[in-house]
Amino acid sequence: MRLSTKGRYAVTAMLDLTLNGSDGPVTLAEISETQGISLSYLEQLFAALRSKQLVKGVRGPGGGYYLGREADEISIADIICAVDEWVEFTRCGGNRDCQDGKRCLTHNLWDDLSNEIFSFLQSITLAELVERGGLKEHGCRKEKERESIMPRADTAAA
Amino acid sequence: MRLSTKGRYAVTAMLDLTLNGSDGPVTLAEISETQGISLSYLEQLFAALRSKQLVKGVRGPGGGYYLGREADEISIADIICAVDEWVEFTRCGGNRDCQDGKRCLTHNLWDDLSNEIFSFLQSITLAELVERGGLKEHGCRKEKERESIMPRADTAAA
DNA sequence: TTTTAAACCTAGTAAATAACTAGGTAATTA
DNA sequence: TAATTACCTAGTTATTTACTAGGTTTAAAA
Repeated sequence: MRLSTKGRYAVTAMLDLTLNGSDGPVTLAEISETQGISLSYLEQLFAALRSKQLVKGVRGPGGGYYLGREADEISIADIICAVDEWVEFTRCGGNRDCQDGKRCLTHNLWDDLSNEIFSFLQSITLAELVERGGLKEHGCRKEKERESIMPRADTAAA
Repeated sequence: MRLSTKGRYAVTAMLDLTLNGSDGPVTLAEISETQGISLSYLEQLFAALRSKQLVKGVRGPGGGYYLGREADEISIADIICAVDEWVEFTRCGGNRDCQDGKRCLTHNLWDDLSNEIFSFLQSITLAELVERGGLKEHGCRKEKERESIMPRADTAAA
C-alpha cells in the first residue's frame, strides 16, 4: 500500500462527488476550482478511478461525474488502490520464500503493516467519512458556496 | 509518518546491527556487502540514526557501529522517524482549525491513519522482530555466513 | 445544424525525492 | 607511520508527483 498526496487528492475529489453529486453530475472544473487541484491532474486521477468503476463519466454539456457505486459501498482503500497502485513493502515481489526457502526477516513486518493499513482504510467508506465529519449539510451546491475539503497548498500553514 | 524504501533500508541495517553486534561493532562496509545497500547511502542513513542516538559510532580500525540502546528499547517507529522525517498527511500543517475554524473533512481520516501506523510501528521493537523471525541463531557472523535480511534489488522477483 | 461544454486522451515538463557516486577529513588502532 | 574506520559535503541519476499543453470525442443546448 502506498500513501501519498496523490491518493489523498483522489479521496478529496471523491468526497466532493459524494457531497455534491446528489443533484446532477459534478464537473472536474468545479472540483478543480473548489479543491485547488489542477484540472488535467484530476483528469488523470479520474481515468484511474473510472477504470475501477469508482466513478461514472457523463459527456457533453451538463455532464460530469457521478460516484460509480453508493457512497457506503466505496471504501477509502478502493480509492487509494485505484490511483496509487499497490507497491509491495518488501522487495520479494510477494513470494513467500524470498530468502532461500524462508521469508526474509523484515518480510513479516512490512506484510503485517501493509495489512494493518489496508484494513483500516477498507473499514471506512465515503459515506462514513461524510457522517463522521458532520459536514453533510454542506453538500448542496445550489444553495450554498461549495466548500474546500482539504486546504489549498498555497494557503496551508507554513 | 512516511513509509518508503528509505525507512526499510534503515530498519534492515538496524536489524543487521542487532543480529551481529553482540561481538564487537559492525562496519557499514559489512552491512553494505551483506544487505546490498550502497556504503555512502548507509553513511547518510547512519548520520540520521546517530543524531537520534539510535546508533553509536566507533572510529578507527576495528570500529563500526553499535546499537545506541538495547534492542528491546528501539522501536521500528524510532528508526523510521529518524531517517524519514515526519510528513503530515494533511496539508494543514497540523493545526486543528484549518478550515474556517473547523477541521477539514479528510483531516481526521489522515490523522487517525497516521496514528494507527505510528502506534503499530511503535509497538514493535528490534528485539521482538528478531524473536518473531526466529532468526536469532543466524547472528553469529564469526561462525556462519552473514545473512541478507532483505532480498537485494537485483535478485528480487520480477 | 452549429456551437458549446464537458469527458476523454497523449505527450511532455518542472520539482521533489530516493538512491547513489565521488572525494574528501578526522579519529583510532596496529 | 600506515591502515582502517567513521564522518562529512557536494554532486548525479532515476523515479515519481503534479502539472501544462495540446488535442479528440460526445452530447446537450442554441
